[in-house]
Amino acid sequence: MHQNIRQMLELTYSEENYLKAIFHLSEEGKKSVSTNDISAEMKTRPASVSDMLRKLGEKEVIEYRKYYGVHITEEGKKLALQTIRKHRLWEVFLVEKLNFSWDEVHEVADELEHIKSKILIQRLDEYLGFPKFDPHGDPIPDEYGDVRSRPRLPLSELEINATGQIVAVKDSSAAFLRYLDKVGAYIGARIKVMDKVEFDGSIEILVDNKKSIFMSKEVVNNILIMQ
Amino acid sequence: MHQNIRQMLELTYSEENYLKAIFHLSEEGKKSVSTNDISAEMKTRPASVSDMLRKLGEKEVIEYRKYYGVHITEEGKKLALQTIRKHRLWEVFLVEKLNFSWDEVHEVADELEHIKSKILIQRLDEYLGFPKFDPHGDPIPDEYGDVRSRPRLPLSELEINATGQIVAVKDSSAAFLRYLDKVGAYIGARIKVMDKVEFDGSIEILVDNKKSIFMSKEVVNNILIMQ
DNA sequence: TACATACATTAGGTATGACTAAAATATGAT
DNA sequence: ATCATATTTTAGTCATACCTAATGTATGTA
Repeated sequence: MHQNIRQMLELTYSEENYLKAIFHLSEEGKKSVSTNDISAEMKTRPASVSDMLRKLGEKEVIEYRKYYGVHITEEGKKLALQTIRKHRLWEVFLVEKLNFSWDEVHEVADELEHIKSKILIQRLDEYLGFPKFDPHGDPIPDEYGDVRSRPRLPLSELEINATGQIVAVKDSSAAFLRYLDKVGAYIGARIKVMDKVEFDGSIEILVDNKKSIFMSKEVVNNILIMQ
Repeated sequence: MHQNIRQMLELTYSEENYLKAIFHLSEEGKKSVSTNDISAEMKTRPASVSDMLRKLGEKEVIEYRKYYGVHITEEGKKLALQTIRKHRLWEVFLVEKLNFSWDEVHEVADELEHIKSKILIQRLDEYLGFPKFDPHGDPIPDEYGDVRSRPRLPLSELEINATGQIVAVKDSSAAFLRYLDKVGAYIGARIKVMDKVEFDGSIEILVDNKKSIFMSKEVVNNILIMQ
């Protein structure tokens, strides 16, 4: 079932980063991912992206048709999910064990995710108690790349008086996460929608049945809820 | 006192590895370290070493006189000790928290030691309880590069009936460490010399006042004792 | 349909870090 | 003091991963 018959192919540090970016961009509903999109995401020039796409195409982790963008292959998805698994496990470690705040973990996890040892990740997973979600509420793929994601919807779609629990954030930039910390919102917080302002899309919510906070449309769109 | 006035210079992954190797080779009492020594240690060709020495010389972490080997500078020592600090802290983590055996940690720590985040290492250190020695008994430099090493001598120099405690091993190859595990020797074990065989240099020791084991000259030379 | 413009690729260059082969230097033995 | 040998360095190559500048392709608008 889950065994790899052929040798898992090795990607360089850089190839791994590109593949992860392509995977994330693919997730956003787009059929194919453009060179410019990847260039923006990776902060490299489009010419560099073209180079890399050729290489990733040859390794068959993406399907690459010149001038028409790329599709990630099944093999590519598997590899990207392994990297994402490592990244999110390290994030859990940094927050749970080393007391990093959730806006500090990205950069460090971006380095740690490239450590190759398989046994390291297995034991880290075990040590952390096989967590299913990272500190931002994103699901952690298992060692076969399977993801159990929770059904979730943007906070903006909740009606007045509806309740739910914050399970994830879309934008996990340090600035946004620091804002959430400041107002007292966190992954797992139980919330209730008290009021919705049609005019500007802002809402008022009650956190953990005690604290009332106002959130702008921009913030509301970036918070995901499980009901 | 310990503040760095000028910007700490950045070394690449590879430069860091060479510098660490040069530091270790310097420790072995030699005045200067030869290109061939480094080549053997790093498993690269002498020509590649010459290239690297030029670069490290330009960055002033070593003093490089063509054809006469290299000396590590004070700046170089500082940087090497930072890498060694990271390596040994990660080894403690792997053994204490993730249940790695002490012969499995080297490779993984060799990757982890290059993660750059300073705050990561500070918090890891704290999380581990500011350990002073790694699982092989080697001292962990503090964040200023200071090392508190214990006075220690080779097991071979103990007289009959002398007692001591195993504090470190010289050779930390996986094969040697597995052998020690098998016979029940470990860092911290209290030992007593029961007999010394002049003929072949082997000895008989009592471990923790209960288990008697025989060790060949080769093994005895690789074990360090604190009395 | 033609073409301007946005987008993507190729060509050629740079730095790192490895290699082989050839040349230069040091050193020990006679 | 000379010379053979061992050691080290230089010269030239290759692969990765980036860059700029030039060129090629697709697409929507007139």
